[in-house]
Amino acid sequence: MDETQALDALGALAQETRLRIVRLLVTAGPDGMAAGAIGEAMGATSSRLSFHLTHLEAAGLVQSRRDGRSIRYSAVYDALSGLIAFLMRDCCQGHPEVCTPAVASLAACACPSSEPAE
Amino acid sequence: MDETQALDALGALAQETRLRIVRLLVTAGPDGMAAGAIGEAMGATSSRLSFHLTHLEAAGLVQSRRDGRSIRYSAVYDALSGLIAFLMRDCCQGHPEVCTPAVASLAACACPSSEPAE
DNA sequence: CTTTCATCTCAATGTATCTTGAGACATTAA
DNA sequence: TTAATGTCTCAAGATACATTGAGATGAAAG
Repeated sequence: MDETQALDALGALAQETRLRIVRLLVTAGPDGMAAGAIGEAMGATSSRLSFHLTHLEAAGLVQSRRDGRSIRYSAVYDALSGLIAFLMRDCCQGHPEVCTPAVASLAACACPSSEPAE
Repeated sequence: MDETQALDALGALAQETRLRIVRLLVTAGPDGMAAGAIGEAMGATSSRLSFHLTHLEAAGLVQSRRDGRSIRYSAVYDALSGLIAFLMRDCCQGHPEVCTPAVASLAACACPSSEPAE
């Protein structure tokens, strides 16, 4: 993830509806959700939803595939972890006090406390 | 860090000049830098720089204090780590595959490989 | 083949954001 | 006090973004 990609991802996430869509899709898992179901969850009109999904897909944060008459959207986990890694790499340069608290907060989530790879 | 704060922080970082300012200030350390020095590094006019610094300060990502005739800006580490934690907490809900790679990337940075707190 | 359903595309509108330039304000030095 | 320095504020203009509504497209059912 370079600066340009990070800017695209940050810009895509810096909007209430889109941030919520991403959160929804992450919890929805790899199968994702049909556009209609996302729209229902968001309370958004079809064109508004399409606008934001297109934006998220252009930023690489979600992907889509047709499934019958529906189109299913799912989160691109690599893009999210890439963004987080970018922010950490960026921020950590000689300043562990930035990311140490973030790492500590990881313990509170469902992640395995991954043995520190070398 | 709640959703509103995260949106403010993401919006502030989703702009080339501001993202670079934050990177610069993080590496500059707690003493920060005078506005003039930041502007010189960015190649930005004073009013343009002021606009972005004000935006970053409103988002809580940087703070300022007067130092003689200069005003020194420094990164707010808590805000950055809070945002990273928000994104991780968000993404990890039942989906460790999102943040595990990000954690792995931590090993490559200057951070201590923090014993997993409980 | 026609209808229905799910979603997308387009144009229009309003709002927000970024940049510029001129000038104001605060601080220090002469 | 006057001048110089560093930074901010304000108004104006250009660009980008978000939302709406109407209609087009693609897939499936009758």
